[in-house]
Formats: sequence, structure tokens, C-alpha cells
Amino acid sequence: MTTPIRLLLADDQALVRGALAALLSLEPDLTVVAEVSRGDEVVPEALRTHPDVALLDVEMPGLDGVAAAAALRAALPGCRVLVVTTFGRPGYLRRAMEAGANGFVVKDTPARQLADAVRRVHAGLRVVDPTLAAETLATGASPLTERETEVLRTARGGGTVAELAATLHLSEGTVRNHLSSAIGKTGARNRADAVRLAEANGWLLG
Amino acid sequence: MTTPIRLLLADDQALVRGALAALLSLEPDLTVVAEVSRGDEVVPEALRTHPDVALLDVEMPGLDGVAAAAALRAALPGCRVLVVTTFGRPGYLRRAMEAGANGFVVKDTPARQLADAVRRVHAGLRVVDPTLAAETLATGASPLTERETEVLRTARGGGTVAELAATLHLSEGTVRNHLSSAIGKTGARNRADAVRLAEANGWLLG
DNA sequence: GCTTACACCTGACAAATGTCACGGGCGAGA
DNA sequence: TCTCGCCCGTGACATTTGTCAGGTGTAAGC
Repeated sequence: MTTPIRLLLADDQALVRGALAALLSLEPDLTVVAEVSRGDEVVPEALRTHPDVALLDVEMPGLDGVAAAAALRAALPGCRVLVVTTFGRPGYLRRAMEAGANGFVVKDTPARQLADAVRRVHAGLRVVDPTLAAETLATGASPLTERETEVLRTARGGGTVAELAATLHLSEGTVRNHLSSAIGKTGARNRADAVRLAEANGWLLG
Repeated sequence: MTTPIRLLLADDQALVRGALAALLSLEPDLTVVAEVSRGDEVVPEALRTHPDVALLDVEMPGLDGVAAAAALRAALPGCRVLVVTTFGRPGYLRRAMEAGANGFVVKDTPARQLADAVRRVHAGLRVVDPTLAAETLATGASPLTERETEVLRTARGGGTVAELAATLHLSEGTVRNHLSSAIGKTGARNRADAVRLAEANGWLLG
């Protein structure tokens, strides 16, 4: 073993972040050099500490993990990215890979495998949960157009059509058309149902 | 120091569970004797391993952490319970305390404080996040009746009134009345909004 | 006994929602 | 060029939803 692999951890839950740091620090060839709680702190902290691998959560304030991954790849091309997330949503994996992530691990995986995943990513390999990969291929990309996802995303707050139209600067009829189309495409029966399904598939990311 | 404090960990996310085990094992006076991933495995495993303190997540398959806490207090009165959860929902804290939990910690708290929380709970003290405690007192208990919460819980799936009525064996009018009442009490404008608000307050637990 | 709260139902009503048919404009690709 | 898909809009329509005013029965409290 030469110098240890330098790690950056990004997770909004301090307890989980610290626990992951403890877990990874048990490995002699790994060392945690930075911890952040927000997505928009990833790049500045990485520029300061020059990690070899960054472990990013998807759900974070400021900037979601996928966007942070893209920004990090642009700022430090030599830094590998391993996305570690709670939800194994098919769309998340797809978006993360498109954003340049080198690996994707859900928090359901056994703790022992995390260090190996880090090492593989550092070695230039891709690490993907096989179950999730299959599901992603089965589910496919989002069938929703840009506008439809935007309307659905706004509809998450639970407002009337009039309010949606006002915040989106659209006509009420247009909003209804987009919603109807989204409902049809997702196979939902309701606006609320469509929001639920789209979110479960990871189709509502920024 | 005499014998170390024996811990049981319950969390459905294997990675988080393992990381917490690593974090707590760093403390010389703590030892993790059991790990489970489901709420309904807590009591059997506790009967087998006799932990001093059980760390329970709220969101778990099989049995939620609050119900598991109650069952554990009944089966092993000597075992202290520390609830560790992702969401700082006011209702969760209230329900957990009513179920006999000795402490309540959100996953936003710094990792260093967890071991102290465990020690305090083991010493017979109550550990509660002060911010969350204040919010709980401000929000108060659920204003919803049993039936209203049940209807809201069923409405989470996103079905029509007719379907809700069918699954609940009620008349459509009754369902609508319960929904309307719940919407009024929560200050929501929609059925979907009411579900969202009630869930955010932790009023939809089993 | 009386009151209060809850569960359950009915019927009716206005408002919101979801669907459809129909336009026009715009950019990408055959 | 022509077609196709997406975006945006209109108007109309049936359905669903949320609200209200009633009614019953039942259990708990004064």
C-alpha cells in the first residue's frame, strides 16, 4: 500500500455522515479528509482538500447530489464520484451516471461492501447495484417532457390549478393539459397519484 | 469502567446500521451485541442478546420503531430505548415518549453526541432534542379523530373517493365528510395537501 | 337525565379537476 | 420542404371533489 485513498463525504444528516466516516476510517487504506452537509459545499471543499473519491448523497440542501457530481467532475476531473443514496429510484441512477458518477450504491447494501466499492471506483471501475441497474433498464427514462415534469414538480406543494398557473406564468388550461398528459403517461389516476409515481421513479429531479 | 454497555441497533438501511455500529464501537465502554433490519425482529433478538440500550429507527418494515419500542418495554422492562430517526416530526417524538422511549435523537445531530446520548439513556436520564421538544409542544397532539387519520392514511395511495369507500367499507359520503373535516382541521386546501401536512407532523403513524 | 363528541349515513350544491377537440408557433430531422 | 413533436393556448364537457345542512345511533362525562 502506498498513500491512502483520500475521501470526501457529503450527506446532510450529521449522524450518518459521522458514522460513515467512522466506518471507512477503520480501513487502513482509506482516510476521510473532508465532510460537508450541503451540495453546494462539495466543490469548494474538494478544491481545498483534493480528495481522490467523493461520496455524495442525492438528497441534500443547496444542490442535489447529482448536480454536485456534475459540478465536481467539471472542477476536478481526477476526482472519482460514488453516489450513495437512500432511495433506489431508477431515475436517480440514470441521472447520476449521465452526470459522470463512477458508482452508485444504495444505503441498503451491507456495510462491508462500501469500502470495496470505494476502492473499485478509485481504481477506475464502475460500481452499480445490479438489482437497481436491471430495474433502471426496465423502467427506462422519464417519458415526461420538460414542461410536464416542471408542472408536476410544482404540483407537489398541493395547490390548485390557478396557483400553479400563476407561479408558472401559464394559462390554467395549459396547466391542465400538461397535468392530464402527465397523468396519462405515468398511468396514474390522479394528479396526486402522478406526483407520487413520478417521484418514486426519480423523474422529478432538478 | 465495569462491563461495557450492550447495544442493539435497529435500522432498515444496512449501510447506516453498519456505520453506526462502527461509530459506537469506537467507544471503549460501548459494545454492539445485535443488529436487526426489521421492527418485528427487535423483541426476539433482544430476548436472545439482552442489550442494555436499544437504538431504534422509526421508519422500518414489519413494525415501526415506536411500536417496537412499546413491545420492547413490555418484554424487557430493564432495556432502555433510544429512538434515532431521520425525520424530526413532532408527532413522532410524542408517540415515542408515550410508547415508553427514554430518548429521542434525530439523525441531524452531530455524531459525537450519539455516544453521550446512549450513556445518558443508560444512566436513566431522558434525552430529547430541545429544538424538537419545543416544536412538539407548539404543534400539539393530532387534532384528527381515529377515523379521519385512517381515511387520510388510506388516501395516501392516491385513489378516488369510491376506492377509499370500498377499501374502508364506508359510504362515499362518509369518506368525503371525514376528508373534509381533516382538511379543515389541518388547514389544508386539498386532500393531497392534508395528507402532506398530516404526514409532516407525524400524525399518520399506525 | 342531559350534553357532548364521534361514527355513519343521505342529499344537494358549487367548485375544482380531468378529458377532449381544436387551434398556432417553433425547432429538429427526413 | 414537409412532417413530427413539443409548447402554449381556447372552449366545452362530464366527472370528481369539497362543503353544507340535515339525520341516526352510541359511548362517555357532568
